[in-house]
Amino acid sequence: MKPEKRRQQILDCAKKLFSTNGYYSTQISDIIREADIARGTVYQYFSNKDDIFITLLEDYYQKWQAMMTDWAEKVPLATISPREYLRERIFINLQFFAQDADLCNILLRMGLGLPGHLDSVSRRFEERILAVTVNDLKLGLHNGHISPKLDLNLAAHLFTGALLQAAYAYFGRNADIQEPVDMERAADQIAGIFAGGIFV
Amino acid sequence: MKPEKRRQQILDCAKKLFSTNGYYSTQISDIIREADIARGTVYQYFSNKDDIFITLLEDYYQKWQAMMTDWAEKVPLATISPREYLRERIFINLQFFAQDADLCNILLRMGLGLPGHLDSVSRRFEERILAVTVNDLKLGLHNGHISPKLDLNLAAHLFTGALLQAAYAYFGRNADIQEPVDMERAADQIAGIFAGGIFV
Amino acid sequence: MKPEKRRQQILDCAKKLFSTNGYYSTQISDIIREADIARGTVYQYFSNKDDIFITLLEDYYQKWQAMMTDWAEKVPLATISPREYLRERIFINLQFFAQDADLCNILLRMGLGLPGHLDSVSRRFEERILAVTVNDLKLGLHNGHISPKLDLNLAAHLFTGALLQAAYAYFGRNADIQEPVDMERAADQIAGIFAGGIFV
Amino acid sequence: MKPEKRRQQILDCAKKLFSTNGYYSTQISDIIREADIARGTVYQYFSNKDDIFITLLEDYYQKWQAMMTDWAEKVPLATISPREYLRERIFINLQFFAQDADLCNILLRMGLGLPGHLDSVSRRFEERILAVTVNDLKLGLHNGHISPKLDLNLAAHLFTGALLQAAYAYFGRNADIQEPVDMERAADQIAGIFAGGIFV
DNA sequence: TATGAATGAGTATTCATTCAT
DNA sequence: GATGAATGAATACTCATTCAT
Repeated sequence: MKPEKRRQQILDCAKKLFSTNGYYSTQISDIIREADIARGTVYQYFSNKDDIFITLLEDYYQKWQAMMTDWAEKVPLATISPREYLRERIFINLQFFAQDADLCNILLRMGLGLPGHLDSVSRRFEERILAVTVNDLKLGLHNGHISPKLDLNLAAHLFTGALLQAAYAYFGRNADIQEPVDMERAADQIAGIFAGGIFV
Repeated sequence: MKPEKRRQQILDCAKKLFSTNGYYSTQISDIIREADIARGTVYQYFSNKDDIFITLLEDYYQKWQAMMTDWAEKVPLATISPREYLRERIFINLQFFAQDADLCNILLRMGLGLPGHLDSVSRRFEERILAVTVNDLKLGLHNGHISPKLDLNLAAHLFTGALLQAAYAYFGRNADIQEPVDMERAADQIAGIFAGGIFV
Repeated sequence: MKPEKRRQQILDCAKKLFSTNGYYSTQISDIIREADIARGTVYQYFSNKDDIFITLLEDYYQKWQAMMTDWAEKVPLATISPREYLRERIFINLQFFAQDADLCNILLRMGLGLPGHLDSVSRRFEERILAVTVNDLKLGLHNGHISPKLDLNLAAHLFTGALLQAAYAYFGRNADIQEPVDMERAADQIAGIFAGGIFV
Repeated sequence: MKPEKRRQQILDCAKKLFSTNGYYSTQISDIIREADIARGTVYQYFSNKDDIFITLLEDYYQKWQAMMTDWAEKVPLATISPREYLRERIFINLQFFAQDADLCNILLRMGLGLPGHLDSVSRRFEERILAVTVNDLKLGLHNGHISPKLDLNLAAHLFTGALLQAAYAYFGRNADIQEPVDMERAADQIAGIFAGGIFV
């Protein structure tokens, strides 16, 4: 089998198991059973268990960043209203998290509370999402769409917390909201709730 | 030493360590060193490590519930406006989480992603907060303060996610927002952001 | 059982096994089987396998040093002839190594050729024996008992190599010389061989 | 590449690595990296890791034996004095060990203390050197050059131990004696030290 | 012959829990 | 109640060796 394929196979199995059972309750034994490979094979592709976990999160982070960059280039900033911009931003993020329930799960629940070096990887993701949001709010303030009285940092936390919670509720394993998601409508709703409180 | 005091001492030390290092990176050895007691003593008061963790979260949950019940009895529902009600609700919750950075940390970060029986304890807390919020929203809908078009469940998730994220950012260990918190102002801001999008 | 006794018990079993099978072929499993204790017990007294090995060698080294210091204080330097001094020195060393075949074995054979941090421990022992010998020779040169033409460093290596080889041949496991050793006679012989070549 | 050359290449790399890091700390991975060949290729030429190690020592032993036989044929036993004979014997051995620091190292340090089947290979070498020496001494005794009071076996051990220690000190890796070796002078010194004690 | 991905038996180490004192 | 020495199941990781290509 091609190395790259084998590597991906391990990542896929690990992803599923980490998402279902958490980091510590997922044993290397579980991964090799799931992937139907030998013990040593895992260590041909990853230096240790941490490495698998970190790789999963890093890859997911890269994808998210690529998605955001891509969107930022396409969005017609000149013609779009702040409210439409907000709505689009919510939408693409929901869309992104909807793609992979397991990674959504790992990122939004699992990563947090892990010891040091693992925790920091998922924390970085969260920090980045926050930073992007703060940036957007600053731009809105500069353009006069946002009241100077708004605490931008707090608002970013609220928005991020709300968005990730929604993503997890919709798309995570054991999702709280089980009905098939109408993401267009969800984005409308979320934008509707925040627009009134954020824009002048 | 009085039994009850010894028990509390163990809980206090465990709380600090769980909050700092997470569940798996906190060993019984760490707890007994911190509490300066013998290994076996822990098992006089708790049946196992899980029991300590669960006790911490359950106690915290009980306190939160008591606080909420207490407040519900005192709040002058007849005279208060929906917006003021929202603002007060935010305020008392911020106040609650502000009391204990360690438990705030454990609840909002650590508990999530732990295997089965531990995860479910912190999940229950979260679910309860959600349920209370959904209830309030239903009441608001019934009283005509909220548009029938609002997705109550989604709104509750957004609100809860935002509130907990803010609580963690303000009060958790390694809090993102370091300045001394003016909770009155924070409650105003949060209420301000959500009021516009939620109330008709 | 008293901790110190248990610790010694582990050292004794490990000594025997290391001496018989070498460092790498001695498993922790072998040690606990031999000592009839549980797996974890080893790690209550030693941080790892290396630690046991190093402790054995360090203790042996300490004993040797104490023996040498002790002897140096007692030997009547003023009245003894160089040749008698040499003979005594050989004798006490033979006597020392005769006490413990296993440690003799570990030091003189096993330690050599182990990776880095383990090797250095036994190397230190060897270096010390050499240094003591060089010192003695220098003293002899200063007092006019030794020809200035003698290469002191080389002579020390020859003497040390010969002495340790003899010790190992007499006392090591699988000793080459099996008859019960008459150490007095052996010391006479060794002194006899070296005296002629070393003293003027 | 010619098969024989490939085989030699593996032996050369293994020799260097064994000498530097010891038997257990030298991995097959290290050897193939050093030799820049594929994993499986090693097993085309050697049946396993032991085989490489044993081959190195056996080859070295063969060379030594050839050298000794060669010398025995050339040495003018009829005209040479016992002391000159001793001196020559020391010289050719020093010369032999000087040729290859790595093999000198492996033989004199590494081999010892390895488990069973590996240990015995290097032990055989040592035993052979001893046997040759005992033989020589017996001949000397028979010819009246050596006192009947000398313990031949012990003397052989002393001489061999001294000689090998000197060889290692001069030629082994991390040699204790760093100056460029004047082997003629060294042989004179060693012969000088032993002659007085051995010959009548 | 040469390759290198795959193998899996082997091993040190951890750590929650027990129980005799 | 309190102690802490002893326990042993559990687990990550290693590395010589194989074999299909």
